[in-house]
Amino acid sequence: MSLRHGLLGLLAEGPASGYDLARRFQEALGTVWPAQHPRIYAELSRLAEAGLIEVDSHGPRRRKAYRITGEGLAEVRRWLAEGEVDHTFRMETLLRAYFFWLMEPAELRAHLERERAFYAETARTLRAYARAKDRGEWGTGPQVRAMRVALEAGIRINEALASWAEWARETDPMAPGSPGSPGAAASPAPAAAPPPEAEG
Amino acid sequence: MSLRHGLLGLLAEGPASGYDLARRFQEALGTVWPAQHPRIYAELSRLAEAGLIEVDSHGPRRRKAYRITGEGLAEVRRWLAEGEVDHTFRMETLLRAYFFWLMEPAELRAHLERERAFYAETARTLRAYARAKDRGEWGTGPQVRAMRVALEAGIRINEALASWAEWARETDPMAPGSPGSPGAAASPAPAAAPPPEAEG
DNA sequence: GAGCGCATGTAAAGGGTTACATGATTCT
DNA sequence: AGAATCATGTAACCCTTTACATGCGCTC
Repeated sequence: MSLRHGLLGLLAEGPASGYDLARRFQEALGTVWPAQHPRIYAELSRLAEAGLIEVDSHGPRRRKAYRITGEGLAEVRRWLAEGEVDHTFRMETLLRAYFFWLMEPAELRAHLERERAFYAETARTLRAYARAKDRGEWGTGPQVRAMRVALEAGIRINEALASWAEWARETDPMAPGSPGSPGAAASPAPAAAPPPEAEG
Repeated sequence: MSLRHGLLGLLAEGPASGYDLARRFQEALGTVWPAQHPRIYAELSRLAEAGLIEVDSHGPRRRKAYRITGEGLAEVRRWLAEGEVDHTFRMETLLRAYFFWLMEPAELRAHLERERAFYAETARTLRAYARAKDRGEWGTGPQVRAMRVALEAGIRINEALASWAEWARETDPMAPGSPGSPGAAASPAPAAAPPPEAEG
């Protein structure tokens, strides 16, 4: 679980309210770490209870800003230093790829083209952001430079996936005529290996 | 939620027990879609109840193999065709990158080197698998070709991340001397923007 | 017959999403 | 005055993980 540390990390930049944090999670970390406001408010309560953050100020519309404590800052730093990184990356795109053999070739080609377009466009958008940061439009502080590094990872992953989708479409791995491919729209065949002997 | 469809997809290849599916989820889909056996058994019960799968056979040690039904096969295909792909990729590596500015430069360099090594090694392993498949060591059926395509995505993502980690380490974005970097082990400073007025 | 690996589950606790609810302030 | 937006939360449901529990079959 890293929402806890994500919140601490954002609060290390300065005080913020649950609403602020929800917005920043959505904008900055939306694709790598989605978080909805109910979870965020709940987690903030827990963090406050644990003394890792504390109420900084009360604002206009019951706004309540939190501030990270020394303990909290130590905890993020401990988390970052400790090093045990979870390397799983949950990606539906990749899960689906395992089941491409169940798709009609035409459908698959269309799907891969949509995927390619999506990742290429995302990479393009991120690259524009990166260039803006490189021009110093967002300042040159350490946070901005860290974000630039994160951005670079996003760019490279999206580019990799775009080029993968293109490669897959060109390779046409499930093309009709290839051995074992589902005959073009002909039979919605059972597809299973050992044919069932009898029902029940 | 795609565990449901993941199970249906695997069962489309042929009958399997919960135990088999847990093992295959771990081995084939472990990094992209982790799933533990309790969830798998629970989901199999639900799928059976919904008529998407049914008991195929009973084996030695209370083993219970399931088989996909026509309805189940239609459901996976519907899922694959429908197209609404969730493009979020939860990656701790990327989340951490946003907080690199909180790390000591030396620590960060060490971290990036560990990450680089990990992704490079993973890519290497996957590439070896891919070559084996290309030599036809696992057959040439549609499932194998689909897996080859998925494998290619894994290779490209891991290569992208390895090259990113190397780039980041060489760029040395949080190097001492750069404006605003945490002075080498000097002050465990508050780091926050607006300094708190008073305690409590 | 001891131990290992196969095989299936339950229980508890926590994480995450969606829907619902509400109040306060600003803008038009 | 009405609408939009800021802001915080509760409730219900589902997903996920970890720990616990148990029994069968094979191998040594």
